[in-house]
Amino acid sequence: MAAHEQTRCENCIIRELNSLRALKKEELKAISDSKEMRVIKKGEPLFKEGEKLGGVYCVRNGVSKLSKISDNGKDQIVKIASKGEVMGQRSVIAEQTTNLSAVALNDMEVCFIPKHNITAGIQDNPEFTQAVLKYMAQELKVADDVIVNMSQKTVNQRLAETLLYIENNFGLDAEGYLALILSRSDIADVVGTATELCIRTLAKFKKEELIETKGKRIKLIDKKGLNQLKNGF
Amino acid sequence: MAAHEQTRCENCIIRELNSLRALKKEELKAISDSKEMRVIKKGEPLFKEGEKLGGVYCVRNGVSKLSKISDNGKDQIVKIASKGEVMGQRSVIAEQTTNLSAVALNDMEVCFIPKHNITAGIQDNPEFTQAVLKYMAQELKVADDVIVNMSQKTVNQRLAETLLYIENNFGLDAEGYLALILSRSDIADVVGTATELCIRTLAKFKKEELIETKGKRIKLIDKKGLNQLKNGF
DNA sequence: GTTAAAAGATGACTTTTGTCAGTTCTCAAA
DNA sequence: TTTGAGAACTGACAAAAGTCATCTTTTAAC
Repeated sequence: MAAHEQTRCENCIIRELNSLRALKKEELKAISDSKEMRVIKKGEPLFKEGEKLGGVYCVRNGVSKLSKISDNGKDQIVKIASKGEVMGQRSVIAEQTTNLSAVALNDMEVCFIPKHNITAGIQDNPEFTQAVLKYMAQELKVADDVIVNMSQKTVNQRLAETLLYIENNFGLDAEGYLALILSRSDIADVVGTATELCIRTLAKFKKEELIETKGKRIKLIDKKGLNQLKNGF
Repeated sequence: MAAHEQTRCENCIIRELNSLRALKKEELKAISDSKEMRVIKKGEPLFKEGEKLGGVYCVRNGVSKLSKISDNGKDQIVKIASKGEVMGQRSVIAEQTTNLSAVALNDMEVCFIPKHNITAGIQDNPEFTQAVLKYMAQELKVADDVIVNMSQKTVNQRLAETLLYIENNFGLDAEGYLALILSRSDIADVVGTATELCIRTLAKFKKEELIETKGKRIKLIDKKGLNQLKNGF
C-alpha cells in the first residue's frame, strides 16, 4: 500500500521540480492512471533521433544524455538530463519526431507519460501551459548561450566550462570527485571535440594543477583558475 | 483614412506570418491602440543585450541581426529576423532581460507592442499561448541543430550552409544575386569565424565556381556543389 | 570631385584542432 | 587467473582556423 502510494503522481516529489507541478489534482490522477514506470539500464536508449514519441519521460533517477548526430557522423551531446527533468516535451508539443537521441548514462528510473495527458493539460490548464512556456523560453536562452560558446570559444575554454557545469549541476562524491562520471568520449561529445584532444586537454589541466584525476574520475582543485580559463585567460 | 486603416493590426497582413494571428479581434484592437510604429535606420540598434524590454517588436519591413557577444569579445549572430517575425518574445515571456542585441541591417519599420498586450494574450487566450508554445518548440529544435553545426562542422561547411540559408530565406535580386546583402564581417559572425577566413573561403568558393561575386553581392551558381560541401564532401 | 574612413582582400605566420597508429590500462566474463 | 574487449592515453603529423600586418577598393561625408 505504501509502495503503491509512492508511485502516484500526486505524491511524487519529483514533479515539483518541473512544469508538471502546475497540474491540478484531477490531471495528476489521470496521469497516474495512464503512466508507466520504466527501468532503463546504463547504455540503453530511451528513444532515438527521428522517432515519433508517444509521450514524455519524467526522470525519477539516473542521468541521460541527449545527443544528435551531425552530418559528419559525430555525436554532439546537447543536454544532460537528470532527476526531475521531463524529456521529449519539445517534440510532443511541436507534434514532431524527436530531434535528439536519449541514452542512459546510469541505470535509470523514469515515468513514461502518454502524450494525451500533456496535450490535455495544455488545452485545459493555462497555468500548466504557461509553466511549459516559461521553461521553453529559458531553454531557448540557454541554447543561445551554447551556440555562442560553441562557435566562439576554444576547446580549453569549453572543457573548463563543462567541468564547472558538471560540478554545479551534479555535485561531488564522498571523496570530492565529480559525482557524475562520464567517459572521456562523452566529455568530448559535450565539449564538441575529438576524444584525443579532450584527453590531452585534461592531462594539461592536471599538469597545471587545475584538476586531479583518479581513473575516469575528476576532481576540480582550482575552480578560480578554471573560471578564468573559461572566460579566456 | 485609408492610410490609417493600414496601421491597424486587424488589417495588417504581417501578423498572419506569426503567432499574433491567433489573437482575437478585441485583442488586436487593444494592441492597435497601444502599439507604436518605429523606423530604425540601417546600423541602429533596436535593443541591446541585457536590456529589459517593455514589449516586443513585430517586423513590418527590413532585416535585423540578433547577436550576442561572447566572453572573448566576439560577436555571434544567432538569428536574422525579417518581415513577420516577432523579436523580443522570449525575454518578455520569460520576464528576463534580453540575452541578445538587435541591430538593423536595413532601414526597418517595426511595430512596438507593449508587453502587457502579450502577457494578457497569454493569460486569456489559450490559442495564442499554444501558437507561441509551438513557435518556441520549433525555435528550440532549430537551436539544437545550430549547436550541432557549430560544434561539428568546419567553416567550409558552415559557410556553404549560410549561403544556401540566405538564398532560401531571403531570395534573389533581379540579377540573381542574394537579395540579402551582408558585410563580410556579418557573414563571418553568422558562420562563427574570423572575417579574414570568411573572405578567403568565399574566394575559394569562387575559384571552385560554386559562387560568383560582384562587390559585396554574392550569386550561388552551383547549389548542388554547395549542398554537398555543406554535408561534408 | 576630394578625401578620410571603413570594408575587402591577401600574404606570412602561429596556434588550435583533428587524425591515425599504436600502446597501456581496466575490468569483467570465461 | 587468464584473456580479451573497450577505454584511456600518447606521439607524430596534417589540416583547419586564427592573427597580424599590409595593401587595395569601396563608401560616404565634406
